[in-house]
Amino acid sequence: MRRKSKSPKRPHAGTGFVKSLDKAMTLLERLGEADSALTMSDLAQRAGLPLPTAHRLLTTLERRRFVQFDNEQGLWSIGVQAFVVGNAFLPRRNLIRQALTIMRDLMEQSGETTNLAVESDGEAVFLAHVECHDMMRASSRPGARVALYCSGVGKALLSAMSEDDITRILHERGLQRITPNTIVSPEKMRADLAESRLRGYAFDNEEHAPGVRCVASPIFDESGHVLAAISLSGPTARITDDRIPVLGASVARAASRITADLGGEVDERLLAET
Amino acid sequence: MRRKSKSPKRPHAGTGFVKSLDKAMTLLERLGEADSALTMSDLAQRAGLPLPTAHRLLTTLERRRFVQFDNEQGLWSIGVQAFVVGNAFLPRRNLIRQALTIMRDLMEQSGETTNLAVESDGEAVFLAHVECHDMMRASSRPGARVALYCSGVGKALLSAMSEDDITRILHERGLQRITPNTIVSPEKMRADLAESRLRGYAFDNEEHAPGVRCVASPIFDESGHVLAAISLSGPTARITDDRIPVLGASVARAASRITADLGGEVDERLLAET
DNA sequence: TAATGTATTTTCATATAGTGGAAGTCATTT
DNA sequence: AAATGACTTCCACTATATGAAAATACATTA
Repeated sequence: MRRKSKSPKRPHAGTGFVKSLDKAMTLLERLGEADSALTMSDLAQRAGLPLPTAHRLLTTLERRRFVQFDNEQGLWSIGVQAFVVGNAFLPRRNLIRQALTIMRDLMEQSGETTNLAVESDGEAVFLAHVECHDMMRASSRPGARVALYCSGVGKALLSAMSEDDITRILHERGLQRITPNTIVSPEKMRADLAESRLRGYAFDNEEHAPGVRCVASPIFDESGHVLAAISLSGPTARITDDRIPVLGASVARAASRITADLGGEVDERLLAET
Repeated sequence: MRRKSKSPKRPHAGTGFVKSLDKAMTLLERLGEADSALTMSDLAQRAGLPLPTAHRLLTTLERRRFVQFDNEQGLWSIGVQAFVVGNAFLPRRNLIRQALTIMRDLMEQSGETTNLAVESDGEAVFLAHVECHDMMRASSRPGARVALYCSGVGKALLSAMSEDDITRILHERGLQRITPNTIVSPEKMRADLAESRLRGYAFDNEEHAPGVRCVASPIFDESGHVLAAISLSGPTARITDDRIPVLGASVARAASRITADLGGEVDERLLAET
């Protein structure tokens, strides 16, 4: 029942791989990325597919309700079935459930929005959030992706990874300046991550979006691997310098609680403090 | 030679419809329905596909992260990308956002779990929930499906549909007994729905699960079409007879608030009461 | 260590099933 | 009334998906 990494022989890299399915997945992804419904031609263009091909794939997906077609406007969007299937994202289901309970408390106690994210292919993917009551809030919708190096959750995830993984991801993805504060030097990033590890929380000081600050901590599974990260984020006007250590401690404690709930090992002293 | 379970009729030969994609969607659905990760053979069996076919489709989906493979255990499950795409289920996003705000208040005020669901293909699909603090709670995870005729949200949705649609759905789906209280007669169902309309909320009296009661009301869009329904559900021990009218009024008022937020028409008197 | 069993992966000959250019339909817009 | 744009269908071509069967990989048992 154990799969071996790979056989020494590599006949042809293209073995067993269904082109039409791959095209359909591209359509779904482009449709998901769009921030409004699209016409078929627009979507076909974005996916780089000929119109008749897109048409066939889309109608097939529509029969299964993975996409939906608005007859009035002639626009296509993601369908219920995609939602249904996506929510069966099992491995994280338990995590989300456990995390949300504690995230709600964390939000109430701190008054700031909390986010939950996991790492996937060198990016952070938001799974859930609990929004604060305030009008002014920084909210990342579930499913959104963000680079690891310039976000609170991302840096928290990175800080909990092995040096090899960090090196690989930083190298593969590179560090692009997004705001004046974005850390673009690998050395500085390493120093920042080391600091985060010591403190117990990562700090995103407007490195991703101007005016938005964020503190975040990693969550571990029972074997000590990083599983996810939670963050508290809000406008710099509210997340003032003097609150950072307080919020950082809160988010670190909340993350430890979730780790503990999931059966992971945690420094008991952290949990003790209220 | 061919012992395929094909239908004898030859509908449309080359008409736009991609078989391999359809098979892949079946795999995704079966995988999503399973309540744990599956081996490839198990999954292939459930989807009614030959092993090599399943293998090719799954590896294609895995490259795109729509499914994921656990190397340790040799088990397949839904991947991040399915979650990402599913969460772009656009038209409902605004609904969910608006609804959750009010559902949180409703939960706090009533102390019971609230659920949000839409209708799709004659079934109710849960979109979101706000769970109560109590240990004992009846929770339906987002993405889960349930029959319309025997659930609170389902009956609320039905009660807001046209007679034609009700007739069609009841006829197509049939009424199966699930608990001793399930309504299995179309006449009784119609009477129950009429009553629900008058009251402003539907009442599921352990018709779906023994020991679980539920009150629910429909949400309408700006053109008066039913869009969704919200419910309050909990154990019969707590949802006592005398609380029903109170909880029913609360859920009806909350549903009206959401309808109003979405630009729908609402009886002003309902909103006035606090 | 070898033999057995179970699950996965690859191969390969085959025709099925997907392809996309071009032409046809249907609304709008000018 | 003609032109534009968006979608749908047609169809000849062959690339591509198919699944039986054989090869492989691991786990278990002898």
